[in-house]
Amino acid sequence: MRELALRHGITTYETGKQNKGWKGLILERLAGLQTNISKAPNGLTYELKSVSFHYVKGKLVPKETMAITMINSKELKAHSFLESHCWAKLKTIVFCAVMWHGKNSEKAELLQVTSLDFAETDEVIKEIKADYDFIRNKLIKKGFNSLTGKDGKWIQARTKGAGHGSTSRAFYARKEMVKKIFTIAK
DNA sequence: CCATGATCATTA
DNA sequence: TAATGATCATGG
Repeated sequence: MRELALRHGITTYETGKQNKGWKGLILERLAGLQTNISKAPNGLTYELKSVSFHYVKGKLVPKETMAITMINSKELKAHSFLESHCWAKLKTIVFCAVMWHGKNSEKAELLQVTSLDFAETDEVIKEIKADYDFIRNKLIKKGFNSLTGKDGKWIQARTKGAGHGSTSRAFYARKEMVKKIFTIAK
């Protein structure tokens, strides 16, 4: 993937600083997309995400949670799960499993690519919706600042700020959620 | 500056 | 290792 990064003019850690999002940007290029910062699905009809995998007890498992989309408190209150960006992105997602080779890694092997179309009636979706509703209710009753990464079984509302004093929040998919997705797609 | 890409750091 | 919170590079 290093080669592809160079060929597409995407910096990895060349400048001495690591671009944490380079793998994701590469994937978007390969899919024929432009890098963009839209909150809507970044493809015409789908959302591309990459997830790092590593070995735990000899098995390949998701290394970390995966960011889904930003949370806008105003929109979260106004929209139900089925109307949310979260669902819009999730239902047409394309997952790319990438091997994790340590921080500032110069390597990145594409392990697996899988696309998945969730149905509104899927059991997992119902549980995810329950999580979304839980988080939404908490926002309404206790406020934006009461949301934490502890909330939710499949998805969580973690902090995700620009890192300069300001903090916002975003929906994240827990590791179990990621595993589940690959299980379903397989 | 902030949103989006996702990883890094800290603690237990 | 797992979980949660904080941070960084990039581009508009």
